[in-house]
Amino acid sequence: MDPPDPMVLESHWRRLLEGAEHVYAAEELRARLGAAAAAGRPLRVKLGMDPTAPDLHLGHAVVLRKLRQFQDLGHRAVLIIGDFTARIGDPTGKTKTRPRLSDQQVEENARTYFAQAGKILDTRPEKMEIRRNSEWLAKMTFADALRLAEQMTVARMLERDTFQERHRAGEPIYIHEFMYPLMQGWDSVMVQADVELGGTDQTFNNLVGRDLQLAQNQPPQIVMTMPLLLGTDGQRKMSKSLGNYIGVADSPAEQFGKAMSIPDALMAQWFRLCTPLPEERIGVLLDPARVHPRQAKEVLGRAIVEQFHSAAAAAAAAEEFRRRFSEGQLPADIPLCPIPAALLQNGRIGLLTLIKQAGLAPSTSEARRLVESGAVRFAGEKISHWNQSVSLENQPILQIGKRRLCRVQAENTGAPTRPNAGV
RNA sequence: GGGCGUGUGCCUGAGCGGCCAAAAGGGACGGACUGUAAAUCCGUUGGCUUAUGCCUUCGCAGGUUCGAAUCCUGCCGCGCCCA
Repeated sequence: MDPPDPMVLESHWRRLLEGAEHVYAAEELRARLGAAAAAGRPLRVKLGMDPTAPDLHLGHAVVLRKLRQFQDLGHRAVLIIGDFTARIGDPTGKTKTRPRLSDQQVEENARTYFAQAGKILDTRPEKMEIRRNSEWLAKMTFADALRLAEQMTVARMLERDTFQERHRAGEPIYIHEFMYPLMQGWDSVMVQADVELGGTDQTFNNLVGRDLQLAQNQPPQIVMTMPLLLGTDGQRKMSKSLGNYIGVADSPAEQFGKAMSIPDALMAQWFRLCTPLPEERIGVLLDPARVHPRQAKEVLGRAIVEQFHSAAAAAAAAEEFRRRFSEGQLPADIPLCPIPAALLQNGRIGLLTLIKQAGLAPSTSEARRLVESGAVRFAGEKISHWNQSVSLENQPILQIGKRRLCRVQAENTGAPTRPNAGV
């Protein structure tokens, strides 16, 4: 094994720091890189995964991309499946007590997670290690847990912003929630993490890992936090429950469309955190004098789609988007909604029933409101009265607003309607 | 364990015993304008196919009233204070 080249190490170190919000501590990382290289071993870079929320979005991808960078520089990803911690739920944010997951659910969620994370990470076994924290946490006795709890004071716990906020707001905080950071920190001890990655919301948890490692005479992990990506609304952090996310598993059209809808002001952050584009290029793209914002956003959208699908898919999505929304044409591919023939009378069906049946509105009342507000088109005609019935001949197109639409067709079989065989 | 508060629609938050399907703001959704951007403006925001109509909703269960989200009782949740 070659002796570590200081120049190479220096450049690795700088690259790893790029994009990070904070590194505790950057100098330690430099030293650890050197020590690992000298010892001829990779760094162990830990990332926790919550098996209750397997669907990944661009926000998760930010951290995963950083992890991938470590891998590409020769280090080893250590993924922790938080199957045991999931029983508590991360106190970050408003978390209700979570129902305990069955082993099977954990298994399933983990599989989904890896299928999606695999689009970003290097999944070769020598580059990635997967552990579940029930391995060690489930075996601990009450006495063990107490010893762990001795490492932490209430005052210190209450320093944590989320606890502080909740306390101030008069919201309940349960004792067991205090255990969460300790458990997560203990994971670091057990896998002997050199580095732990996470969003900035994980800062406290990850720093606890350092303390616990020190107490166990381990070198404390370097904690690297990545900025929290803002969601498509440009206001709040991206999250599934807020509905302001772009899913890693979303279709190219969805990813591209959602990207095009973000506020201009958000582009800078997204370019930096979600695309591999170099800073000089980003600077040009963000200058309205040189590039029209719409054009820049298209580049952004394509760059995103490319990562999770392909360049061809990205180009196609952009083209389709242009056709559809810039030129106002109907999409190339319109899904077909079968309507049970039993609902028809003399070949006709009530308009509101049809809308609801096609799944374009959750209730008849909602359908009526949509008609009243002029959002509905049927067979190319704008509909202004809801009190009417229509014919389904020739698979007419039913459209609500710009995005919701389908071709409706009477379904003759007496059997219950069967939508497309799902995943 | 005791005392005092509090519990409203997706969220925040008003709410006199009848005029409350429930103010206001936010969010969301639709429309106009655009670049599916921002800003702005308009409309909608419990359910029911045809309704000066009916049904369900204000923590839960009862009760008082011609009539309750509004009063009473019990229960549950949460917070604060005392122990």
